[in-house]
Amino acid sequence: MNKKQQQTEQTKKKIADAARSMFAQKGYKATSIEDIVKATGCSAGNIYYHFKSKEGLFLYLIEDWNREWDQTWLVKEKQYATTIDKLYGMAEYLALDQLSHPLTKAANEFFNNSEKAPDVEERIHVIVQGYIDFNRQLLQQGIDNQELEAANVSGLAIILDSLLFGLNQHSRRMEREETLAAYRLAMDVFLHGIAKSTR
Amino acid sequence: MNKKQQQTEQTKKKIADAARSMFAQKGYKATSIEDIVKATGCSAGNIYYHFKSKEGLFLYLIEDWNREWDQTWLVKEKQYATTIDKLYGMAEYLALDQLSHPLTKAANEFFNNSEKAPDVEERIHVIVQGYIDFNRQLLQQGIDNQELEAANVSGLAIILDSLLFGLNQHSRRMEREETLAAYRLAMDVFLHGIAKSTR
DNA sequence: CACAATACTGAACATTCATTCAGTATTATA
DNA sequence: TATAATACTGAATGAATGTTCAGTATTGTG
Repeated sequence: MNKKQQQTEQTKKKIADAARSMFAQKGYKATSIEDIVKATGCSAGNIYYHFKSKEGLFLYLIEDWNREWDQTWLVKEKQYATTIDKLYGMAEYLALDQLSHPLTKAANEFFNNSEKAPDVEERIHVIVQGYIDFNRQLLQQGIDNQELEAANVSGLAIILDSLLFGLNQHSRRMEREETLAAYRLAMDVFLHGIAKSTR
Repeated sequence: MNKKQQQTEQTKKKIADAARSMFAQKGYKATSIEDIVKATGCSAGNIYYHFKSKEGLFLYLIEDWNREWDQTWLVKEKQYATTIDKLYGMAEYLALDQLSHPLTKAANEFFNNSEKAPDVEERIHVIVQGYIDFNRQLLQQGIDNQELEAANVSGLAIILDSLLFGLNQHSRRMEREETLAAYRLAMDVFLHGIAKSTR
């Protein structure tokens, strides 16, 4: 690898790391390019040399995070025998992961602001759709092997995403054990419901 | 009542209505005073004559909305015989409501954003806790009258809020019928789960 | 070495936006 | 009617900030 390429990679990482940390601390809007300039020691222009925009930088961080999740899950998935175990495993992972990734706070703020350029909306849509597809595949698997009721899989995938997304909001005000318990309970409910007389 | 008092009341309502609509549509930060000026036809100065600040205006709307929700629900609740019916009724109401629930999104954004004065933080926290308490009471009722499994009510109240909050995120990209179906399905799952073999 | 490509600088630009305030219009009061 | 109180205007302010760009430094290449 070139010294140039090496330099670029290093700088990009430096900016990404600082930005991630700032976004996590202060949120998306409250983090200015100036903040990242101060944190990295490199110029504003340099940030724009490596990333198209503030939005682009943030999306890069989210997508990077997702890539990491995919990789981790690919390994983690193998240790679970059933789909139900996988669901609990996923819930546990998300509960613990989110504790170390307060970036979700900024992500939520970012996703909730509506005035985005069409290409940004598109990237967000792809990201969200990725979560849904992931859920759908997992649920379909559970239906195929008779663990789950055959049902509206697409709808359930959205329900599951909603549940996890919403829970993430609340978990930010929870301790580790409380968060874990909440995620477990969420999966209990998702799987068995709360009504007294079952079908 | 005075013509002055009448005028004040009318203007305040006009500003509040426009602001509520804008905040619900665009979110808190993305809505500017200028937007409200355009929507109402009155001046920026006038908005500041009637409301202390943008923050103050927003908090006024949230608290106003809570009062209204309490009132509406008090009436609406009576038409449902069982707790389960109430849950479906609430889900339907939230699915169809075009204004109040989107405001929760703005409220969430508002709460998550950069540092607020302690009194503002406190006011928002009370509001969020109010939603949880509402859920808890509803669920406790269902447990008391044998409709729901006796369980960790506080935890379930958070699960329910998570589910509804997360679903609201998705419903932004849905049509009316799709939204209704999603909320109904969410309640189905919340009540009965998706696992094949029930307890 | 010469020239091109890449990496980077940082001041300047352009825009957004909450808030203020001096001043005007309208209404109440005595 | 005179004056005080209230309702309102809208331009100005000032601060924050994403983005650009002309220019410089460093590295690759032939």
